[in-house]
Amino acid sequence: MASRKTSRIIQLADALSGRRVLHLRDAAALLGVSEMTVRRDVADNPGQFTFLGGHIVPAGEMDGDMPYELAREADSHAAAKREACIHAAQHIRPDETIFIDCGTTLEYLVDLIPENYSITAVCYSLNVADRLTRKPNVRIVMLGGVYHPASASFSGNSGLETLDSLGINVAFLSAAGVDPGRGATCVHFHEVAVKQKVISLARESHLVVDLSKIGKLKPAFFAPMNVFRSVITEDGDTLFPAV
Amino acid sequence: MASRKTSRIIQLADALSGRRVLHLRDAAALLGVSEMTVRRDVADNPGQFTFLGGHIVPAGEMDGDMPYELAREADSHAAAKREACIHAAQHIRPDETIFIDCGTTLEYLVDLIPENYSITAVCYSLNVADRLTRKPNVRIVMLGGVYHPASASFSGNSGLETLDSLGINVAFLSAAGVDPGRGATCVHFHEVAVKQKVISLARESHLVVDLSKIGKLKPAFFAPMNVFRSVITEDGDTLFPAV
DNA sequence: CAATATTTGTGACAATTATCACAAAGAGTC
DNA sequence: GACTCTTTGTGATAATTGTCACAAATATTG
Repeated sequence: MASRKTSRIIQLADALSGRRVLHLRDAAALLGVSEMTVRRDVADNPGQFTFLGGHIVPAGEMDGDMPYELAREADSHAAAKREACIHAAQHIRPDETIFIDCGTTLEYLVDLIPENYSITAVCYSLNVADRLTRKPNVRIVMLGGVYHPASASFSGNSGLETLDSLGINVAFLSAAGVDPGRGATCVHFHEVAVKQKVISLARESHLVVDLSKIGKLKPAFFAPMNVFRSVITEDGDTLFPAV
Repeated sequence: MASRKTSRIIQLADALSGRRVLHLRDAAALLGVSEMTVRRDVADNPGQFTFLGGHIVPAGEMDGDMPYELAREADSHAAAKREACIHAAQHIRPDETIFIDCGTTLEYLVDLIPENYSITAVCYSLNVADRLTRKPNVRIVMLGGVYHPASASFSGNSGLETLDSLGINVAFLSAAGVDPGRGATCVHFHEVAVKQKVISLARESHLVVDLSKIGKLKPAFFAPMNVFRSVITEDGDTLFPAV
């Protein structure tokens, strides 16, 4: 049952497990088949390999492995998001516990955590968690649950219960839409429970969005504006009257 | 002294810190210069960037990505591990729920889940979860908790409690040592609670290890051999008498 | 301000990679 | 063996990427 094709895939993965990339030419030579066949093998296993230039790379080197929604949005407003996070990072203090919402925006915040700060970061999405692992002094707490590909995040009761045992100093929330009257909204309903519970538990919550989100209304409402200590955009903090 | 050139290099590095690759076209647009200039910038900083196909990639991120321990072990016995997983994959049946332990070994099992199988996979490590996201028909359940860099996994009470609400058909366990008399052991104590609870809940448990693990004894004991339906190595399944 | 160096953009061309259609080879069935 | 179906290889062609020389623009210096 191990067809010739599967055995080649295994050989490929094997060869690639050491190296970072493998040129099509070498792969063909290694497997003793034509380059065309290798192309087809790779194309048939988009979960495992991708092409980059003339090279085969493990899927994941490209952004092709990111959930579609995230990957698409990744570029747009990247500069604005980064700017917003630079301002948001001012609210991170050493030895405290912060919550980092899902989405692409707050990925930049992770990069901006000072290397020498020993903090605890609570998150519930894969992309944020992944980035946090590059910060040696950050203790990471992950809220588990069922995976939602669209936002690369998890949700479930146990994740919510975990929150009860945490003391969160500062929560950084993201949103897909900010309507001045209605408040903050997102696209995926499963995020709502997490966001709301975090807001209710955290000592202070900040909404971090780029200006393109202002004025938009998305399906899932999760908070009125007055629960946030500030709304942080690329233009800086907009303070709200304390509640 | 911050020449225009250096400032572009910084911007480039910045943009690349998010994505893994950046297409020349996008880089040029982002920096507001011609593609030729970007080419020269990249060529002048061989320590920082490389070209791969039409894309810019960070130069030497061979191991900076994975937790050190995992990265180092990743190569050794890779072929054996993959072989073992090929045998293990025989125990995956459609529409069932499986548990996948942490470590590098079982990453290969993820790749071997048939694309058309709708299964639920329970895991508690980042590397396994990451790989699972490439399987569109797999529902992923993540056990959360505090992150342990050495094994890229999470542990905590809430994760254990999540297990109570799950029905696991087949559990695939990994181990760092298998002593015929003493049983299965691992390196990190925090894994023990998860492994033990999974074994007690799953309908059948299999231990998947390459032969190099046999005869070794590691600090954290988690199960005697007779709890496993089989021990799966690159040589195939070794059945145990049902308990 | 000129004179000189450095940086940048452009277009032409070479090299490489991607895609496709179709033929050849092999595997499985009766 | 004759039939089908699948897999693989080949060559032509399109699209993309890489390289280079040279002109234009910008910075630097005295």
